[in-house]
Amino acid sequence: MSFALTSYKDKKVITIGVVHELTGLSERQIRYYEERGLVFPDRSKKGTRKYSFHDVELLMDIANKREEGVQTYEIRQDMKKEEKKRQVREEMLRGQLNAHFNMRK
Amino acid sequence: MSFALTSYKDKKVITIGVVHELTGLSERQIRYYEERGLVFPDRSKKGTRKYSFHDVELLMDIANKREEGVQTYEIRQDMKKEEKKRQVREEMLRGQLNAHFNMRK
DNA sequence: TAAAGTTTGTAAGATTTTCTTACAACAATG
DNA sequence: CATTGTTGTAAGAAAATCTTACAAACTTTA
Repeated sequence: MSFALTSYKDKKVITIGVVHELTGLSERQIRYYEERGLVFPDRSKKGTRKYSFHDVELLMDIANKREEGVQTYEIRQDMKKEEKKRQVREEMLRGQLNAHFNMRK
Repeated sequence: MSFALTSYKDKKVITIGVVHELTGLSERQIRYYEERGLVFPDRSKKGTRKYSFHDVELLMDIANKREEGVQTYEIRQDMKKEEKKRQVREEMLRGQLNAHFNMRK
């Protein structure tokens, strides 16, 4: 069971040059943050990177953290923790839903 | 007075190749519809076209009309009429707002 | 029906954008 | 100090886009 809430925000359609314009980050930085496991663009068949608006927002958050002096390694750790929390919430929701639908059937 | 409701949907960030993938239209067709005054992509400094998700939706509508045999010229006329109606509605709303705020001041 | 207009494909050649790899410089950390 | 982290820059290749032009097939108009 899954609710595909995929909106425009998550479609990977933006090239790195545009991401650069939107975020102010250099292309070098954007690629480096990928290397460090902070962003995961899609790739075209021939290999050009495609980002979503969600990725752009994430990169702006990263830029802020970097300005505060936070290193990519730490940013990565925090992101992992957040992802973990998100997963837990999701599982709880799934449990609620199952309970609900089992009850009424 | 203006309410900038510009969301991701209106940001012109998508290249023509991606628009092609999203719509199924050939790049030739996409450029031709621009030539006929149906879409208005932005341009990068050096001239490459940038479309919004709104443009993509519009192009899909155009594709449907074309399949029904409607010619670009007629599509253009219809679009102008729609735009006219939109303008009227906007002006009415502006009037309502002015009346409202004048009343209470 | 002839002429004019519409729509799309394809090709060529130029230009723009992106890619990877590598090296260098400097900063931050232990 | 030695190591790791961060970013710039450069080179050369590859991918993506641009404009212009011609042609074919189809539709509308006079």
